[in-house]
Amino acid sequence: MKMRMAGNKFEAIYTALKAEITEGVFNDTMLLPTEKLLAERFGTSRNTIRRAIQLLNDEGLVYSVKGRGVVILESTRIDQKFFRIGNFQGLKAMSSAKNVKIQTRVQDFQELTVDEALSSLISFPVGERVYYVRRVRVVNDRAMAYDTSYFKKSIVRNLSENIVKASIYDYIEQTLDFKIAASKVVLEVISATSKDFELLDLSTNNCVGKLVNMVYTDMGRLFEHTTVNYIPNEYALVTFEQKKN
Amino acid sequence: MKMRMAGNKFEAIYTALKAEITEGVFNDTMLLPTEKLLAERFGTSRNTIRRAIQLLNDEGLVYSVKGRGVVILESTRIDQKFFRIGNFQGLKAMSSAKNVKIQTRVQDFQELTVDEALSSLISFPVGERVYYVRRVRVVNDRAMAYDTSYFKKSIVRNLSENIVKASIYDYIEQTLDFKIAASKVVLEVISATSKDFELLDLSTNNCVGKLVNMVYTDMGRLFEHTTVNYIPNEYALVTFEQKKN
DNA sequence: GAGTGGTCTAGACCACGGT
DNA sequence: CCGTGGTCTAGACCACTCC
Repeated sequence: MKMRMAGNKFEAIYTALKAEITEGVFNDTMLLPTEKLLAERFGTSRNTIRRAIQLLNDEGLVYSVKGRGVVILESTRIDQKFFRIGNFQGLKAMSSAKNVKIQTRVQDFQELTVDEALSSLISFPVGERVYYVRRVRVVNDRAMAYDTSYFKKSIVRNLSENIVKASIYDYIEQTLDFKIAASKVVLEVISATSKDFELLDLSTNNCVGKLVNMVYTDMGRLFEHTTVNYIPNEYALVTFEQKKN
Repeated sequence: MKMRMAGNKFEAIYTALKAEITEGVFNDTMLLPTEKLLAERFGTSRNTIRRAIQLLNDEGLVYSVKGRGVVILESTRIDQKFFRIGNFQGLKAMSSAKNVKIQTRVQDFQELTVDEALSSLISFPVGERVYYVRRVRVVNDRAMAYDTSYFKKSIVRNLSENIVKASIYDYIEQTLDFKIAASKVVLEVISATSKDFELLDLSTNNCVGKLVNMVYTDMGRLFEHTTVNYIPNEYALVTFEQKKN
């Protein structure tokens, strides 16, 4: 029985082990086989096995204890239910359900120069020319979120309202010559402003979630600062943390 | 010049490189030296260098591009400002400021059995005996958050209100014979309930942040399910994400 | 003391970027 | 094309858990 997954051995091993964990193959001990045994079974070195286990660990399925073994964590409901952040596609990935109608309304689009006040908000240098875009996200006819975005003109050249209406990310990856590498995300709960009441279907709620997303090119340049304000009760974020010692 | 940091080489190298990055040593190219050069400089193998770079990467300081090198990401304000989640101490780590007076009021404490409804909320099996604890967190005389916690009695034996008033985690790590290994965290914004209005100083806000924390022992057993409801405008969470390809 | 995962080495080949 | 980071190997020693 040959398996082929990605070209990488450690990913194939990760996939195989994950399947066996969810099938309950190791339920008697709640421990993975030892790294040595797995190395023999998959015909690889121990380091490659360790990389596969690292992936399981990142996902919160498993936890290694020196001297004992690789412990399988009891599963919970959230393992299936929620999305993980790490999308570079904005809201699309947030509403992972089926049968949703998503519309984007470009509410504002202009070019401006970063001043002191704006610089302190978005970490772009004073004097930088930027495109400013405001987009409202409507899901099943309900205004769920709006984005307030700033793009550096020196990197995202010749942005237009038509491009914004289609997909900025398609434009970046297809027309421009750079790639999106990474992003930093900050998440808060804040009192709604008059702008929030104006743009969102908040019903009786007077607070919003605020997700700040700073995006980098693969040259290490910060080129986008987007703030997503979204309504309560619709979105969740999941992380997994480990104790160091 | 010998440096000594932690016992691990890769952590020492990580610390050294991080300092040099923030000092601006590599500002001319915004690239780290090649892994080969770093291996020679620190007198280690390339794998050890790669582990150090991985730490920088996890922290959002650096991003590797095959064929080009390790790119240093432009720094932003949030690199200094916010905490990273991953505390196992509840709210203490959330208010990282100085001069804050934190009080904990145990508002409810009892022992009960998990029924169907509770089981679907907290992923504990039906019939499990648990301690139920409600604690209100008061920071500078303001009710900022409250915890609703369930602990498995089979693991956290003989919990008492006195222990809860002191520190459950000290009790676990000092008196009981197990360690805390990892936790899964879910974060949402939700409409406030009457309980929220009763317990929190929400002022005019009618929503709360909700942080669900599921905590595991080093045997892989889920033993605690805690929900923290907290007021808007006071807390933030930071993550860092990378594009795979 | 036996066995586990954690760290580390010194090589090798591959895929990709820049020239 | 050369140099880069990405993957992988086959060893070694250490720190820890468990009996």
